[in-house]
Amino acid sequence: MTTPDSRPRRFAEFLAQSGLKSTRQRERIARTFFAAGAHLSAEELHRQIRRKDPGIGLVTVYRTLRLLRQAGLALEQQFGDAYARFDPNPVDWTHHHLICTRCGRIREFRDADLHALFRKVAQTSGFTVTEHKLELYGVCRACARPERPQARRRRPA
Amino acid sequence: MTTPDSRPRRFAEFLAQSGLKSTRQRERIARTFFAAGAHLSAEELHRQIRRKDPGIGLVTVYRTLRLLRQAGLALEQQFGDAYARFDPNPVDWTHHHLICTRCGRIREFRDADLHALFRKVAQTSGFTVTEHKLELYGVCRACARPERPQARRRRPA
DNA sequence: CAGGATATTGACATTCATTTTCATTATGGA
DNA sequence: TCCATAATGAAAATGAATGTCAATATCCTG
Repeated sequence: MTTPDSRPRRFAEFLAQSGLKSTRQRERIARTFFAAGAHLSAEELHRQIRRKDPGIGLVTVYRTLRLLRQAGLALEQQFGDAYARFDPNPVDWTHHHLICTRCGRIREFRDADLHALFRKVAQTSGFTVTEHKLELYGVCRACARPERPQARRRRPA
Repeated sequence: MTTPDSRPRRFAEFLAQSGLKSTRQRERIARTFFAAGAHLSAEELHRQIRRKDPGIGLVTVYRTLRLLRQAGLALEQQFGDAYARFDPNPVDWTHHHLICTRCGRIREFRDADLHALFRKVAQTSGFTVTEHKLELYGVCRACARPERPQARRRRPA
């Protein structure tokens, strides 16, 4: 018994409320995005969309991703990479990252107590906080022993 | 009665332990960086350094900023901007950001309770956490009433 | 349901922060 | 002092992201 995905409807409502139009491209981009995994780049998303609809341009993917962000349906992540990654699934928005400033390695973690505090800050501020991003910087065990630091990769494998 | 700044010494030790050399350029870049304010871009830092030592190139500033990051003496921040900002002062590493996903506005906040939790995570993980970065995404009061969303600026004024 | 004001699209060109390259120079240990 | 090796800087390259603009699609209005 699966709950229906409300994201397509929420996106349509966002467009309508904002005076924007619903187009074939926006719908296909959104649908493909919602079905994708985490940490997706605009290029990767575009490649997937091309398989179904070769006519859609990368530029429109960028534009639609911005709309999805404004609708609260996409989270943009900036890791050490040169490009931005996008996460469609709110479940993935709740884990955080430990980043080694020596080797650049990234590890994920999750902490329930943090969420209560986030809610507190959300209330205190005038913001309606939808999601959050936490990164802890430090030195990982491997890099703790003094030795030559590794250069940071420009892009992932 | 001011405490002496340990950062120049810590940077020198980092270079020595890593088998790297201490140069006139690295020393001047580090010194200028430590004396600078928060949210400094590489270009801005380079401009300041040029006034004292016109021969130093922007490329070396980039390279030295990476070393400072690896030494735990610089925090790189990626806001919505096209470029990275660097913070030399650990005091500035402790405030966080509320980011509106509609208009892109950024507001700062500070919360003491969060720091205790960060320390807990630091202990649990194998990491020696030096600093942290927290961003809460949501909709600010101004954008809460439904209307045409604003485009995100590419660069600040 | 047709017409038309207006939003959207996509190909191309452009921007611009950051990184590579590589020949020259400087560092620091033997 | 010598010299292997690291560091520098200028120029060129890279590459993600955005602006431009003519052609097209949407959807509100009558």
